[in-house]
Amino acid sequence: MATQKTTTPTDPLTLEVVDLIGTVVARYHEEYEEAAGEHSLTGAQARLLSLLSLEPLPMRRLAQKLKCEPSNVTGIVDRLEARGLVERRPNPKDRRVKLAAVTEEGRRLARGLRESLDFAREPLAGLSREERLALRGLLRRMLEG
Amino acid sequence: MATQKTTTPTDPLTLEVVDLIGTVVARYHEEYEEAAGEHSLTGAQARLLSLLSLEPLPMRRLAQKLKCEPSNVTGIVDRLEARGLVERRPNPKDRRVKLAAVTEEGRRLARGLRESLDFAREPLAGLSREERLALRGLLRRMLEG
DNA sequence: TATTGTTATACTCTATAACTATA
DNA sequence: TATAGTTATAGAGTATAACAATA
Repeated sequence: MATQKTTTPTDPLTLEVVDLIGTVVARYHEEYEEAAGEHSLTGAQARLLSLLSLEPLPMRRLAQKLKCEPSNVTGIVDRLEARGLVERRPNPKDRRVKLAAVTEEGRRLARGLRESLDFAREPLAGLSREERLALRGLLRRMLEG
Repeated sequence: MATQKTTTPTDPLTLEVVDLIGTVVARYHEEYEEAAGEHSLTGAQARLLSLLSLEPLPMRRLAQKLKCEPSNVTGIVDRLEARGLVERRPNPKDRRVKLAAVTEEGRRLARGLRESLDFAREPLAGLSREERLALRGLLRRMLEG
């Protein structure tokens, strides 16, 4: 039978698109680390700080969001706390829990970091509104899969 | 004057696209690490092995491609060599240089790894040929930027 | 008993600086 | 003297296992 197997496509066009996505991913990461470094943060610290700038979170919850073990979060928060960017607050409802929260200085740094992340917006500047709409639609369909 | 400033766009559509790209990047990385882990490789080891599966390279060249210091490459190659996946060959033309090259087993593992990376192709399976062409065009324009 | 966060341990990746062997 | 690769060192992220405090 000439039925299409259920494997993923391997035609040249698809492979080229895969390669382009790989390039986008590589560039995004490079520039993310670079932006973090400009604020003397590691990538992990920048990600954690960005998360906390939205809302305080229990240590456990942070580990889930960062997809790492809770024991790692202890160290990352330790280092950010030593710099006065983050603090640990007790949770009166459940005294086992510690809420990690950004300080004012941490909030400022997180804002600066977000502004450094122009790299993700900048490449889009060359696209028209119609093109951005098209890109949004394609990315959405990719992610729904 | 009502001239457009040279800043990057911050309209809701653009920010939404930026967010979608961030999601693609996050998912790509997660699944890359996962695929590497299935072959008992770290992300760095998988990247280095994939590079070498194309052609042997001097240690220095590897460092450039991986965007890290040459001293790090020593360790990564050490660990891959200990597993018999990579070997160091002398370069008769310049005896200072060592060429890192995949072994047969390394080549097999690299192939398996590439096949595990279906995640990058799979989301594209739902797109038509026209959509993939459109996506290719948009990504190209983003990267030329 | 189960859960939250921490500590202890070990491994990998990372950059920096000093070293060696070639060139 | 300059370059390629290594070693030594130190800091950071990672997972695992054992632990204290609390539920």
